[in-house]
Amino acid sequence: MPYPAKIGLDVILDEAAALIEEQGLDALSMRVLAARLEVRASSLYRYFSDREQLESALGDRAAEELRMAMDLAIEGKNPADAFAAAAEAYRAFAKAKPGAYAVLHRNPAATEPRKRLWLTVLGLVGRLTGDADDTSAAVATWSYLHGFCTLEASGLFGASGPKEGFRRGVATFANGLRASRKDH
Amino acid sequence: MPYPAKIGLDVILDEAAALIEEQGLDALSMRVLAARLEVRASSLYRYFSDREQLESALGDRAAEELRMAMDLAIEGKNPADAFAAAAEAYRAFAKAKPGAYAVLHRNPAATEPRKRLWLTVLGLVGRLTGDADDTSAAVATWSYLHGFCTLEASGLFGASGPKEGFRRGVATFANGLRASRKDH
DNA sequence: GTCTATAAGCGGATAGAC
DNA sequence: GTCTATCCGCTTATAGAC
Repeated sequence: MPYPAKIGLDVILDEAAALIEEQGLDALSMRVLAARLEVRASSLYRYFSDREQLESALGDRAAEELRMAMDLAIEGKNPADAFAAAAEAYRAFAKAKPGAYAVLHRNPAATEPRKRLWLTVLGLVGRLTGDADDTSAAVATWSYLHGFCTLEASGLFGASGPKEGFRRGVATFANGLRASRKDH
Repeated sequence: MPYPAKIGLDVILDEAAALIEEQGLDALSMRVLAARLEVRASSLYRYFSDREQLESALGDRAAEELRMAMDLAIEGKNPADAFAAAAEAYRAFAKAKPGAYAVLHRNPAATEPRKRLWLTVLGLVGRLTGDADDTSAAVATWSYLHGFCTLEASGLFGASGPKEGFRRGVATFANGLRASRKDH
């Protein structure tokens, strides 16, 4: 066998995921990725027809990871505690895996993993507002979490850092959303 | 005069600003910019030592524009109305000038225009909470606005759009911050 | 101050041999 | 399935002529 299979979908994605955490998403190229796999760049095209497909797969994977982290944090908690815990889990993921977090937002395609992630946010918010399909509240919550994590990652908060800004915003949001319940 | 001056700092920045609005920030290159100015790329280096300096200048300009738009929206309003109006102005700027909004966040350097923009946000929030230097509240507010605008620009809200998510978040924030006043 | 010419590098992607 | 070889595009940036 002159040319046995050295790589596969999972191995490629594992290595790509490691690469973007170590070097940043911009450092991802077919050449560099192939080098890390000890393979020629052209070999990768047997598994992904182009770079975009590779990135999309990476994004789906990141969406699954983030959703699982949030679901784990939520488990067994009351609505208010679940909201705060999920928010912390979201921020922790963005901080621990900036590459995965970035690639997750690269492609706007509504793939299954991304839809499931959205449903988690929707459910989280719904338990707080009493409206299981409260799109506007979920949009606002997601915006807040995403904005904070983006600014934190890009260093735009400056040397002084965000201080207690994260918890402040989460608490403000949680209180405000709970207050918008129609029942009680 | 075989080589009269054809360009200058302002002309270059004007053209660069137009370019990033028309083609996106990624389309900005010394070559393309020079071509639009009917000049060779090397000529640009007489005015900007490198691309980063050009981008930084563009970012400062964008920060000034955004700050002015917010200040104008705030003028003569009470704290609550000013907060809502400034938020709308922020979103409007990000929508109308996505290129400027993007380049503003490219460089984390705390230049004067960026500091002034931050002070505007800090003042806006301070009038609501009663604490003139409420960093955590300003961080949270900025995060929300930035997150929403980023998600909106990248198309991640999907076909259904953000619905009334923007106003919902602004109102939730404004109420929550006002409720955190120590006086009254 | 703008020009030509060029260095030196990066990237995505493909054809065809083995 | 991986390889070699290659095409073709792009970028920032500099040296030196005019």
